[in-house]
Amino acid sequence: MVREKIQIKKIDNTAARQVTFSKRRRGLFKKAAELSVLCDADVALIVFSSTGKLFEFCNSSMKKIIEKHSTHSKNLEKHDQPFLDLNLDSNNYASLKKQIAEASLQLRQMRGEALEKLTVEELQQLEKTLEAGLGRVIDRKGAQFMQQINSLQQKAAQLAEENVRLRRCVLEMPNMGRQVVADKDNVVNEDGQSSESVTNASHSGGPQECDDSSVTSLKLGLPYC
Amino acid sequence: MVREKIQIKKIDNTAARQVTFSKRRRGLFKKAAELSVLCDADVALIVFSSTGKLFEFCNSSMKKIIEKHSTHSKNLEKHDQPFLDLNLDSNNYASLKKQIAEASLQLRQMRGEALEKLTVEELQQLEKTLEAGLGRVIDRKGAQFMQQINSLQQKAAQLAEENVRLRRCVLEMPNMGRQVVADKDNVVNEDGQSSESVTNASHSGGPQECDDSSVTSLKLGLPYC
DNA sequence: ACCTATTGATAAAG
DNA sequence: TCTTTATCAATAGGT
Repeated sequence: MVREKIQIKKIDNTAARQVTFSKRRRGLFKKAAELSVLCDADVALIVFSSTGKLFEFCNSSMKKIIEKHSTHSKNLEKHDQPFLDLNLDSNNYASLKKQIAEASLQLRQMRGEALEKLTVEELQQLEKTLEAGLGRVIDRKGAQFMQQINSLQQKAAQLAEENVRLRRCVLEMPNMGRQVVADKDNVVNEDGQSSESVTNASHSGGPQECDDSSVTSLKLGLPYC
Repeated sequence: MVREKIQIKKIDNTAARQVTFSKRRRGLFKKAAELSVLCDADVALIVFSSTGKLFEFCNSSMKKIIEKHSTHSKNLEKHDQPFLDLNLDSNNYASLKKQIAEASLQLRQMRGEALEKLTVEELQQLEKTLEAGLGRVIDRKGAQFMQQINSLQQKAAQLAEENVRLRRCVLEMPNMGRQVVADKDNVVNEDGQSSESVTNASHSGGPQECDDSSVTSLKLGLPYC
């Protein structure tokens, strides 16, 4: 919408995505507030960032609007079987909620929120935990990178090997009255497509064997062997 | 915002209000959708027109987001009236278990476990989150330390002040035929304990007043005033 | 619903 | 995060 128009798809760059999130979130909340005032509408807006942080707006009471919404949509939905579950044991239900509350608190604390009530000792422990986790995440990321690099190197080696074989084929090929350029990036086949897409297609199907001497291969821009 | 700038207050004219509602509602929903896509955020938007008509947008499941929202806000709120919530099918047993599973997984991943299924991008995100959390924890710890240091310094200052007063008492004391050493660290009282522990004990009970002239205080190694 | 002048939102860069 | 700037998008008022 500005210096450069953007496509509406997930922003790859993490930093840029967070910047955009901040800006657009503010804009969205402003618009929501304006709508509720201008048009006397009930508006509830809940946003969770990709990091799990909650942002919300409501011109009245969030609870009220959510209840109103539930009432509306419940008319269309079935009641799953909430009462069955609840009657089985509400103790279990309560304990589940407790577990969720606890887990949420832990998550928030690991994200650096709600630290006020922690003692120095607890903060030390949390720090250790975070450092350990961070270390493992970094290790894992490094391993992933190495793996990707290795597989790319392998692929490159394979391609290089095939390249050698293809060049050899080209050199040994009898002159067919057709100019074959050694640098295959510059080869253009008859239907006008660049050779790149064709080359990729053949690679994705595995190394091209040199005993493929059909006319088709010539038409696809592959050297005749 | 256009031909003429408008004030953000309820539009009196009913027809104009409805027109504006339609236009702005569309714009708002579009922005909400864009935010969810661009920034990979979870967005839920509920709008009731002044005539009571419901409009809603959610990039995933409205139910899921409302549950997530409830979970978050419950951590800060009291458990108001859990049974009211139980009547909402949004909080059923199965979904709670799902939430717990999700929170547990997140916690494990933040501790550096169960990273195998994460993509490099997700690992990067996790790393950022951990770094941010760690930074906040360290900041908080530092603040706590500073606070403790400050209070200790205050305490030390108080003690030093009292010390001065005590020394003055000692110097002004008439000679009782007993040697009183100025450096009280070297004072040993009759039962062989170092004076330090006694001094601490008296300090923990508040500043020792100079008008304490009992024999007991002498026996405890305190200077007679 | 459509038009369009004008304000508002915001992507990129600092 | 905040500011600035250059553009694009949203929309108020009119038809």
